[in-house]
Amino acid sequence: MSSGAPPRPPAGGRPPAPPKDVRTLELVSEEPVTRQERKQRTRQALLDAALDMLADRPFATLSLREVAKGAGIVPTAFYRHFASMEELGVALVEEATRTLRGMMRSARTDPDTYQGMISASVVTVHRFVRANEDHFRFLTRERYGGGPLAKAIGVELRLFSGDLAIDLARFAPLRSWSTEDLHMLADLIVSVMLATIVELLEARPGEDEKITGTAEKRLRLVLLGVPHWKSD
Amino acid sequence: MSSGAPPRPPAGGRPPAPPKDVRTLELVSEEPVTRQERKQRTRQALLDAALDMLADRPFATLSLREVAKGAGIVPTAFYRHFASMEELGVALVEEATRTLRGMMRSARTDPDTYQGMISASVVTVHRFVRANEDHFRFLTRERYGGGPLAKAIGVELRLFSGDLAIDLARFAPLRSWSTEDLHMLADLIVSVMLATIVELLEARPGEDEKITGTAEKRLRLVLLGVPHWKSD
DNA sequence: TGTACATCAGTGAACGCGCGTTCACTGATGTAC
DNA sequence: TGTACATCAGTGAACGCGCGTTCACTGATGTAC
Repeated sequence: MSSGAPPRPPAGGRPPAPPKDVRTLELVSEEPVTRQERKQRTRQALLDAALDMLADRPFATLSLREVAKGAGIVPTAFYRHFASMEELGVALVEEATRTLRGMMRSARTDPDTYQGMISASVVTVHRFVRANEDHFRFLTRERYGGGPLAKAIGVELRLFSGDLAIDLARFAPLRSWSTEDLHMLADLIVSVMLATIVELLEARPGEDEKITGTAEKRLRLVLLGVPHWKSD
Repeated sequence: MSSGAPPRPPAGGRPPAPPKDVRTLELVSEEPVTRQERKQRTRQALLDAALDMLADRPFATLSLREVAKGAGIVPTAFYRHFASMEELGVALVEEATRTLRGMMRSARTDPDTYQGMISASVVTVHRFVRANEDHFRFLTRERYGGGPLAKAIGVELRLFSGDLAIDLARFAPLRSWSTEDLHMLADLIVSVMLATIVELLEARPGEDEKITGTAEKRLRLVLLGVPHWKSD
């Protein structure tokens, strides 16, 4: 999703005189055809360019002009895709939360022991974070950044936590828990996972095992308390 | 610390013709005298103005000119106090972490039961957050914002967590724990507290009891697991 | 205590720059016949 | 299939604005004698 190579080839408009006779199969086969497809590609180029730039800065510092430049279009063409930078930000939240929901779905293939659930979940989180670093960096960074994006991400995380509470209710030792306590537990687990995600994003190479190991310990400790829980 | 009233009276320079004969005791008694004192006041006015503006935006979006205006001085006078906005940011981190350390110190008056420790800690956190909302908002917002401030805050939080680990080691059930596991537990508690702080900062009026109640539950659950912990 | 000089926090004009947004445009793609 | 017209993603000039930073300055405060 993120490329790291800032000066991409121009995104939209006429492609620079496509070779009519020399047919390189790979190129020709995925040549864009319709106007709609081309527009969609430019839109995606804008999202990708913004995501790249967010690696070390908050969203609010991005300018429309530099995002357009990153996507290889002129500033005014930006408006063909988004009415404002804020609208682009909302689209980014949607893209990133799609990744988050994918992770949740992937983690739901449940082994039915705690230990199995814990290590499987941590492995899934680790895999998804490494495969979509810029999505997770964006989410964790803007979650606390104030402004409208923070609100949108907060809503999404609450949905996420609610789904987790429902999943937890199916575990035997939790069948008797009140809804409120299940939500408390789900929020606690989400906090631990968020902290782990931030640590992974800040990790230097080779630190991953240490971080995932600690994450497993934290979850084990939390779940150790479950059988002894009395609501009040 | 934060006033909410943006157009403060001018901060530095000559005070506007102090009344020589009509002596209002309160005013005269705290009249600034030395050049040094006046400079210090303007510096503080700059920090306060910046903190006010950070209520709903990340630090990176503040401009030198608006902070100077907020403090009642002309943009160029800013440089008499800080070489750049980043330097002001570092000073803000120092100010805010001083509050954080004050909270830690205040929480250290230890009752020696878990339940006592838990509710006392949550009460302390609640009190400090409500009394210094802008400091905590700044810290939690910039912690994940990327950039040099995030690094400085991260260092401070790690020190904080280290101190907590040392405190925890004095509790009977934790005497036998390895240093590594103590740090794991301390980090876990800090995560829970940070989540609680963020919830308090986003709370609508009247939600405080619910939030502190949930925070206590989370800590109780975590500590319930402690007696059953086996390092691996 | 009085005088002459040094310090320095704050001033105000000026600069070049990147910003978001407007506008009239171009020319390839799409469509109606 | 061929032609004439419509659509619309991307262009490029232009605008007014707030930005960080420079510079020479002012005048109250501080100090040496």
